[in-house]
Amino acid sequence: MPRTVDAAERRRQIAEAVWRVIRRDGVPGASVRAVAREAGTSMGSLRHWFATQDELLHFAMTLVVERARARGEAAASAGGPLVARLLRVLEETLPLDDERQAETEVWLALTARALVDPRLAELRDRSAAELHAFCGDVVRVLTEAGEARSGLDLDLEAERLYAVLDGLAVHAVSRPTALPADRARQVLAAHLDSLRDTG
Amino acid sequence: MPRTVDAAERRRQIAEAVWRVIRRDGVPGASVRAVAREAGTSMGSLRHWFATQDELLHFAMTLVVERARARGEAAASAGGPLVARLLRVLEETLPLDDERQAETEVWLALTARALVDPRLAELRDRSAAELHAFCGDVVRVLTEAGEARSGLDLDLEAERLYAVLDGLAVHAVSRPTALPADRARQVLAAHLDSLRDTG
DNA sequence: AAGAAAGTAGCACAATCGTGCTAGGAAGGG
DNA sequence: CCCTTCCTAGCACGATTGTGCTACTTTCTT
Repeated sequence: MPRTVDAAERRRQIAEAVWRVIRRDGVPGASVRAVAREAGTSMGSLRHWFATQDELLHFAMTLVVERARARGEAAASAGGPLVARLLRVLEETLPLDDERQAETEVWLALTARALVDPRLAELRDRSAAELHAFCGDVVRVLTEAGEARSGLDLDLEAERLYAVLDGLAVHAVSRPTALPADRARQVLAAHLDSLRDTG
Repeated sequence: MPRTVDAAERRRQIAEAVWRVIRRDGVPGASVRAVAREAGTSMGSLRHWFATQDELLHFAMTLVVERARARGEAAASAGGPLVARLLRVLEETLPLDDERQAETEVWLALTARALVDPRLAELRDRSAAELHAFCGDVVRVLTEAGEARSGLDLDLEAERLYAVLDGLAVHAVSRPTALPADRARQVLAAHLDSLRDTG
């Protein structure tokens, strides 16, 4: 057996180079050559790990989704009161620090591109469905725990919460001055609170 | 004086060709040649009206914003009860029919591109500030008309309404099956209703 | 009729793109 | 030692890009 590198790790490093390029120059700037340069490697080597550019972009977005999910699961299994814990999970999708801001920027760029790229669209649909379902879980859990107003339309509230979440993400990432991180967190918390007993 | 065409009309026609291309092939597909072909004209003629590609994209987005604003103003000056009228204005930013869906797709694509294009960013900021301000107006007007709950945090509610609005727009345009037009309208109406007396 | 102005057409050029391809280097098993 | 295999490197090709530029057509004024 010849020299072997950690394939998953190598692909992850390259995907992070993709993020840096996308943040700096947008998706159109993420050419094979630019990514190779950013990753400190050659075109040939890059093509050894990703056969095509589509595969590269697809993997970069997959990693964004997986990271957000991992953070969400970590927050979900942490301690604390129920409502606060749910809030923490939801907050993991907001651009509240540099890392999450980078991910949200990439997410937005690739969501736009997914409008015309079926492969990205499929990935976006899967992750969107997941987050949407989780919003439904939040509303349901709050209701069952007696933490929510009675008479809520569960499906509608899930949809509304999901809209608030992505709306805040878009605004916070595209106009961080108009909507600073703390403010976004505050609005999300207020929304959850509005589902509770005292209207 | 030689032959003269309506310059504004000509530029508008070309901008609409840009939209059609963007909807079909995304912003990356909106090359000068593709737009010229779609507009049924030549590269040279196109360049007579728009010196650079940036100018072309910028104008195409300007037109999206102006159209939405025009529809909003029309809805605002229409008749009917106050709350219903405000709802109609807000609905003008949702992809509720083909025309508005096209505009929302272009809006999303260009919002993403604005992350790395300062000229588009400036335009996006102006229109975002306008819509944000209008959300503030809605909350304020509802309050002054006695149609809103007392004790509302006006700034926060403006932010939340604005988030619901763009969140619904993003979801309706990127996953129309998961969030059909009527459902988006329903959620928005429910949100406005939640600001009213009976929590 | 003639000329000037406005619009149209599209070639030419350099740059950049994604990817097919071959060759060199590195490292562990025999 | 050598040889197999993984990885890296980067040239080459055809296609496409934005834009500079010139030539042609059309139409109104004088």
